Amino acid sequence: MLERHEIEAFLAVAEELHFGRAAERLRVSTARISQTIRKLERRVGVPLFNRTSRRVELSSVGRRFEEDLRPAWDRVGDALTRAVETGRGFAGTLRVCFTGAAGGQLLVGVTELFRERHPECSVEIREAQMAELMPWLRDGVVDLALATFPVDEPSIVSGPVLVSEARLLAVPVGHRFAARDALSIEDLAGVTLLGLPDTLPESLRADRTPTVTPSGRTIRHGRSAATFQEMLTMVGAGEGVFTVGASVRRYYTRPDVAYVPLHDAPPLQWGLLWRADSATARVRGFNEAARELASTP
Amino acid sequence: MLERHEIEAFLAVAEELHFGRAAERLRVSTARISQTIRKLERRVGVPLFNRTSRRVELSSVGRRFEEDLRPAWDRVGDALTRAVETGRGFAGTLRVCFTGAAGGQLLVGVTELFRERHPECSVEIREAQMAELMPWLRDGVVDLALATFPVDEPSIVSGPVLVSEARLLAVPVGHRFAARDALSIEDLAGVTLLGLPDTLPESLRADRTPTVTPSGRTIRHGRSAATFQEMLTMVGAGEGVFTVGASVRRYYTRPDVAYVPLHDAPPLQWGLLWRADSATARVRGFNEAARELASTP
DNA sequence: ACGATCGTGAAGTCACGGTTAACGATCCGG
DNA sequence: CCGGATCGTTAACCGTGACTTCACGATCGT
Repeated sequence: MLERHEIEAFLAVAEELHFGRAAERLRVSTARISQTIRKLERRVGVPLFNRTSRRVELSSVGRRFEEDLRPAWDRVGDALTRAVETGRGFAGTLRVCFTGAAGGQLLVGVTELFRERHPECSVEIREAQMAELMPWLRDGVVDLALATFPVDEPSIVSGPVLVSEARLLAVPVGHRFAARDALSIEDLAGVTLLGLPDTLPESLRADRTPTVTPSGRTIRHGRSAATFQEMLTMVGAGEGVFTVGASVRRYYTRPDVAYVPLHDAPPLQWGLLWRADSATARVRGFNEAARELASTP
Repeated sequence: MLERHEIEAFLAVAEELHFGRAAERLRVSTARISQTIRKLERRVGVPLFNRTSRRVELSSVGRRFEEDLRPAWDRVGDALTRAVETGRGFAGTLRVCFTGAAGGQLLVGVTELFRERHPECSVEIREAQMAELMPWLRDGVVDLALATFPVDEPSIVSGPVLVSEARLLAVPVGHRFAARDALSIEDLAGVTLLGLPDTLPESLRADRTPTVTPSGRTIRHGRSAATFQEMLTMVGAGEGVFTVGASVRRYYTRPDVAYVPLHDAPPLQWGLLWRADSATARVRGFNEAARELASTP
């Protein structure tokens, strides 16, 4: 029987008529698409695409295969969507998680508003460690996550920005930067930046741990931390520095870490994330509440 | 999106209403079914089955999910079947492989008859090494394989028995058995039996390399060989013995190996194998030719 | 109360879905 | 007609998650 990745590879190539673009859309390498299509063709016994290195077109068998397969596969998707929809009406539980810092605080307000409107839906709020965020979303452990942007992942949707806050640099108290009133991004060229867990999206890691300053000077990278507390401990121990949002000043005051404003850094943006195929009534409702709360301070 | 194994696990449990039987049908462990269903339920957000350790029944969401999913998934299967059918009309190529010994000889006759009837279909015959047999069938490298029975694999179909031949024991020429006129299966208790590649089906390996004699005495097992020639070389080198069909006397005569009849062993049976989802017109036609040739010697 | 049956959870293993890199073919502009 | 650009294919290697095994607790019948 056909594997999901075979079906999606075939349908993507059939639509794009281009291995490279199909690969890009599915977020895999072109080589993988080529291998998958070839295996499929060996099983079917005849080429599904007539192709040179310059042109790709459906063969007659391929065209018929697409006509049969696409609606069938769409219906499989619909079956899941409907199950998720009905399985998650407003009656039930909405599971939301947040990471570190200001997350929890913001959620309290949103949850209050949401509960008021949908008293039949119970809301569970949990803290996720940085490394757990994406796995939890992917595996359905939670329906929504409050996190920092940008998150550019396939099948994960980002809501609007709910909160923007200034960026600070967390440095050891003894560090030469600790006494400064403000720092520039350019100053990062002189320090070691601690890393984020590699389960986090590449887009987010690129934003929080850039490799070069705007003027092109390279930024050194240090070890990665799995949790936010771990990160601060490493900063306190002098292993490196890290950019954080202004709210950590209220929630993570420590004797060994100082927070210095990065005056020319763009603000740190927070918002909700959810699985594209779990955009249920509850999720939409919670988003609505969050948006309103953010727009009417 | 849903993975193939998730879809099949859900549909199997929905039909059997029993994790154990569903697992058995899909040839996986019960634990795997349990894990898969649980993950599915976390994504949907609500149980698909109401279950205790004694009873399993579909929840309302589960019932609806099955109603939507089963026809959709069936249509995916149909799409593949049709592609395979049309991709493999009589016009085209039929790829057949055989393993060792008498295989090739038998196929010559069948192929002649098949070509006579379907001159528009070209036939390619290749030898497969023992270890390659199942992978080739599974991956669609060949459409048909001539091999020894019993082959009890999911999604592989066995045709009727085409040839039966007496079993011989291949032993080193210097071995005490080499001079005997005949041996009994019970004699295997005193020797080391060489093994078959572990890509071959368990059913076949159990038949060719049993672990106990009929009377219950255990049979020692030795190393495994990947090819038939390798097997005979190991026999010649005194590493162990192996049961073969009578036809090897004609095709694999060697100075270092003697073949002694196993008078009380059931005959070795040969027949064709093919993928259940590749039972095309060509495959059926070749089978027909084979059956006729076998029944009218 | 006991054994039998069954689903679940944790821990460990390995096939296979995936990558990277080098390559050969096709087409285009100069 | 050549050099470069684009694209699909292939080989070799790698890490993850689909699997297994094992131990356990729950739920029946007798």
